[in-house]
Amino acid sequence: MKNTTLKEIAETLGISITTVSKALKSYPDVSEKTRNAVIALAEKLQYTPNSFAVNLRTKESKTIGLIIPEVVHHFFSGIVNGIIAEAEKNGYLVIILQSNESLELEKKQVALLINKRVDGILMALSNDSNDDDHIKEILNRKIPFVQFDKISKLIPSSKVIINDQKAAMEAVQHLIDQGCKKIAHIRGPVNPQNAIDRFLGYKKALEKNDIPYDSSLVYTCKNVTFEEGLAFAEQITREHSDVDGIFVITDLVAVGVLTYCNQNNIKIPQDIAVIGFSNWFMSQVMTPQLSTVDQPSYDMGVAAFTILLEEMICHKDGVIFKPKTVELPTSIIVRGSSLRN
Amino acid sequence: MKNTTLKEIAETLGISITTVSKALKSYPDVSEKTRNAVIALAEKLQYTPNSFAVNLRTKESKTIGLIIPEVVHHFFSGIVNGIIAEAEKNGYLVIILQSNESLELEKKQVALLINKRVDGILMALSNDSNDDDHIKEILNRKIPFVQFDKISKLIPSSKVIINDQKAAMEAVQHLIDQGCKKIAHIRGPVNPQNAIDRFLGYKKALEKNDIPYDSSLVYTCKNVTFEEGLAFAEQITREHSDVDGIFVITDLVAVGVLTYCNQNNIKIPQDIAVIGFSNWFMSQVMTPQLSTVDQPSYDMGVAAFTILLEEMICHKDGVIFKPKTVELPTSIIVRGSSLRN
DNA sequence: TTGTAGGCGTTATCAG
DNA sequence: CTGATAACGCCTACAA
Repeated sequence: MKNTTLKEIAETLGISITTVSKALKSYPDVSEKTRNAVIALAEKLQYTPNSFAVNLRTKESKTIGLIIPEVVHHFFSGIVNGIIAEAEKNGYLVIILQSNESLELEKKQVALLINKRVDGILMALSNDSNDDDHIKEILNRKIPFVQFDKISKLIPSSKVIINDQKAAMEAVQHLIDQGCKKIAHIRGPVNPQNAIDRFLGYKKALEKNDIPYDSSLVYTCKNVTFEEGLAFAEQITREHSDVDGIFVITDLVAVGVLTYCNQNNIKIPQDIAVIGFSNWFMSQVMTPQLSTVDQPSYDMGVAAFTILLEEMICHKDGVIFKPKTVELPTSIIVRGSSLRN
Repeated sequence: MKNTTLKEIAETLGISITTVSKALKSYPDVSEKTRNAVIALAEKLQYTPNSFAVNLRTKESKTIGLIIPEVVHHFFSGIVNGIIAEAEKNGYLVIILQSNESLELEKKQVALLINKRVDGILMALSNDSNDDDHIKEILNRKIPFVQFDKISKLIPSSKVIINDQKAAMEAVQHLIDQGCKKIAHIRGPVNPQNAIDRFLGYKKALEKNDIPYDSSLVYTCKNVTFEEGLAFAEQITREHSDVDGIFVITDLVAVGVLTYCNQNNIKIPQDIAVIGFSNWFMSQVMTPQLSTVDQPSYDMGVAAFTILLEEMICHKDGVIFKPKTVELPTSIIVRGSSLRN
């Protein structure tokens, strides 16, 4: 079954393409009669406008691009969910690409989306990102662009973030309030802003409580995996037998820590109190349940798209858009892994 | 910065658009000299073909649509991963839509993709799906189409599946081998084929071992959630205090069962042995670790796209494509929740 | 109220 | 080797 076109409708009805087009878009200047005839036939032939032609004509595709490090992450998939939902509500579709935490791939994905001429781009940087040329290219081309979660402060675009430093401070403060005296930190990789900020929050919390900072208590993830959690837990307990608290960059790694401790008779939270970050679903079904910092993934997706939409509208109307930064609230979720009563 | 067009290149070089086009696509019939000039200028102006125009002209967008029930599922996000990766490798981008397990939404998403004129559609049915009109529409329009995971047998399209019945049989057989005499089944909703097949596998395994089938031991999920796992575990132990094994439709629900048992001093696997399905990441970090059936999500994504690609190529060449069904292997993963030594 | 004409940017055909 | 021309399907001034 061939796709119907305006031309076909026009021909079978013996009228002009223009009139058909107008009738279908309910322009006021079409007679009731012709309009009805057109609509009836269009329905019968299951007419749908050829989006390729519409795209070309209107110079927009009602499609946005989304680049994230990994879909298979509870946190990111929550964001994706929010973005898709909000986009769809506003008539946009979403093309998703993954950077797999690789800068090289990230650059390629950006190029793909630029070639595709998406109406806007949403992006969470990969851990590897320390080079901004590809992002600058997006801005150069004046493609509406919003960063979320893992952002670069140097890029002058809109951003949707949380206050990582504050959240980390609260998490560490909580450990201190539970009586922890010697707190280790398993941090994220060197580049990403949020790993840096969480580390700074950790340091500040110590400082505020007059606990001396000891750099040997800071362990740096390379790939932020469950396995690293296992390995660092082993290393920490070996190197610092008196560590009584660990603040971990993210739940997946923290779950590795819990697992190691469970398997090695280290009592959580009595011997070591643990708190993670992100509130993955998994955290609540662990034994003990993992304390964590909740960050609103779905809302972050919604917020990111909402800002992007504003920018896309300005872009279309030729209005200058002033980048904005939205900071979403986080909250400490205290569970068994850190609650000493 | 405006986007460069062929016309602009042609004008500044004082040659025709046609020649420019040919030069850039390395047609043989362009002189070395002009070709070089064109390529140089194109590079300098950062020319990228306007994909909208290319789409219109070639009638394909190198974009496919993907409809799944939920991204925030370890299994589905694995599939998504495989699809995106394989698609990209072949020059295709992927638009993702979610049905949220709702038939109504699913229909809407199909309509969106049809309007968008994607080159092909990949789809896992929602649990709610019992009506095929929207799928028939895809086939009517001759849009290349592949079903995966949750499929409808009635739809004559390619399919990528596992042998749910066989896998379920093996899972239940494993429980029996561990000495379980009275095995309950928490099954999925009524419609989806895989829920039906897993149920049938459960029944067959009982039959094969001369264990009488008791319909009161079968509990049916509505939404397949963690909470249902909790609730059914309570109900099962209340209604059948002698149940000593449970085969659960999927890991998320099984984790609910484990959690309930852990909280209520029911010993796993001694009192009740539990086996899930799908091998979510979470399963290996539970206490005890959850036995499960591994199904290859990434591979399923790759296989689905691969078949779709074949069909898209046939479609383009006007060749008839004969739908094929690929069945991927599964394997039982025995862990602490079912291993009685 | 209806229709004509031009153009969006690319590609393909065919003639020079 | 190069270029003129038409077409993909739709939209929108502008005329009639």
